[in-house]
Amino acid sequence: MGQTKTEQFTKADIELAALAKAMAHPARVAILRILLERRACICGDIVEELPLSQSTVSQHLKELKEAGLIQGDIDGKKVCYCINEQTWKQAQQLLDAFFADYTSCGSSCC
Amino acid sequence: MGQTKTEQFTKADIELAALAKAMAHPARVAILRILLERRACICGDIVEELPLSQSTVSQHLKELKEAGLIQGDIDGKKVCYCINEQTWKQAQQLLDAFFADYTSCGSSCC
DNA sequence: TGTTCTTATCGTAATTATACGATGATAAAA
DNA sequence: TTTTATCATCGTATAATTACGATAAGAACA
Repeated sequence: MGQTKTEQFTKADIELAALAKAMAHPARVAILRILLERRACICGDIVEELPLSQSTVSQHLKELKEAGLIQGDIDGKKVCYCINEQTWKQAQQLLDAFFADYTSCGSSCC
Repeated sequence: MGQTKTEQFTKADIELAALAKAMAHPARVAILRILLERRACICGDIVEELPLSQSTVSQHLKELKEAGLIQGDIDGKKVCYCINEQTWKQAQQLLDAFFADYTSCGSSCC
């Protein structure tokens, strides 16, 4: 997207933005939800759950993997995806801390 | 980004993705953090805190406003920004519920 | 009224994202 | 070995994002 000035921001802000970016597409949210619901690894029939081609889904999986939210391990000729527990909990904490930082400014406000 | 197939997904997934998208840029995270830290409305000198031009910051503010995360009210010739309490808490709940849905798949996993 | 200050919007260029089909790569089955 | 199945990657077209300067819009002040 045009020039990017990412390096000019705080490490924390960049990290949070990267996490948000990984979740910034309905397909990726849907993938995460599928993996959450099945509570186990699921081999590639994620493609059949989504209205996208195999190559497109593979790209989304790659982005989620690069963000660390999921992991994929080879199992024969299939690939086993699941939520990456550690990163997931880190992300949870990160977001939780960010949103919890809010305190109402009450009536002295807009 | 090329074709978009947003309408083919669940309402919940689209909503969460939209929220994530609003936070998917360091500048917007930084803006939110500024508004959080000051614990009050802040009239427009957000621009001076960021390494971006006034027009670019205004664009980011617009996106955050459209996502509902912030609100801006006119105060004389300045504009007063602050976190939108209601939407903020909704977003918090949405994310919290999503991330809390995880249960470890233990050793029967990848 | 005219000027100044503040913010939003317009127009535009560069870069990234999204999506698909086609092709590779690898492992299991025939 | 050949075939089949599964998944990743490449190449490419289209659309969205990001960023900026320039300009418009509005309120406050002279």
